[in-house]
Amino acid sequence: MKIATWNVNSLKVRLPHLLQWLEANPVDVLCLQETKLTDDKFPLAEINSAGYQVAYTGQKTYNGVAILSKYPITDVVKNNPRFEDEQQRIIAATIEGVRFVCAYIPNGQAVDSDKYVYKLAWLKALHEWLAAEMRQHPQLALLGDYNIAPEDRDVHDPAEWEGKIHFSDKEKAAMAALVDLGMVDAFRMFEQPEKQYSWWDYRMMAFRRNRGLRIDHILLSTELAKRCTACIIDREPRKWEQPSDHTPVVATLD
DNA sequence: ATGGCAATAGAGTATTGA
Repeated sequence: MKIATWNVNSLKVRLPHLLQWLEANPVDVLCLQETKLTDDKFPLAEINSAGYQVAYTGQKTYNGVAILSKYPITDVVKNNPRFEDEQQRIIAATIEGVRFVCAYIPNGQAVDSDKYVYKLAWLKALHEWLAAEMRQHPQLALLGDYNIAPEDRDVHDPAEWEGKIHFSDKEKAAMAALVDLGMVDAFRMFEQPEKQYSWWDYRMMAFRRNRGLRIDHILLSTELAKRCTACIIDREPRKWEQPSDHTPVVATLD
């Protein structure tokens, strides 16, 4: 079983990219973030035609998440039941006995801003909810855009980013707390090439210069991690015309 | 230190992202 996550930065604009990528990478489950579409505008027919069932929750302009699957999707939950939130950032579902949580973790904008406070509160509530979810579902995967680079090696220039948004101590601690629930960063289970990132700024030729961050992650419960045999970042779609600024992360499960 | 790029809403320019 192959599972993946991709922040598409507008599913309206990126639908052709998504369909092209799925044709070359027919993963079993794909979590999307930043669909930026209300549910009535979701391209259901196109995704069904590509061979996928899908659960989604969106809103106008911002946020929006979806889970595509080749297998039946059950027990869909939209948003964190423990966190009152207008913003559509979480969708969870059970597929083939695995609990999938697709998350678009808040950006945070700048350290100590209101949005940063919201991000940390949001992460705390996620932690509390996931603790309960993991007790119910030993095989759980948390896939998404975390907007956090956990380690120095996940940042093109750690000195430049030190203490900045996506790389502040409190954000790293919040992600470490998720790991402490009993999860593993699938990407770091395996030997990887150096300087692997999942996001590059559109400006300053950041992609060409590989000035990126690894902020999109797949965390697997220890039980599920036992089944994981590979995890890669696929940079290819970042090279296409009019790309998302993020690129997919893919994990293989036995 | 600042802005640069992209998407959206909506009709010039502001907001947000990371």
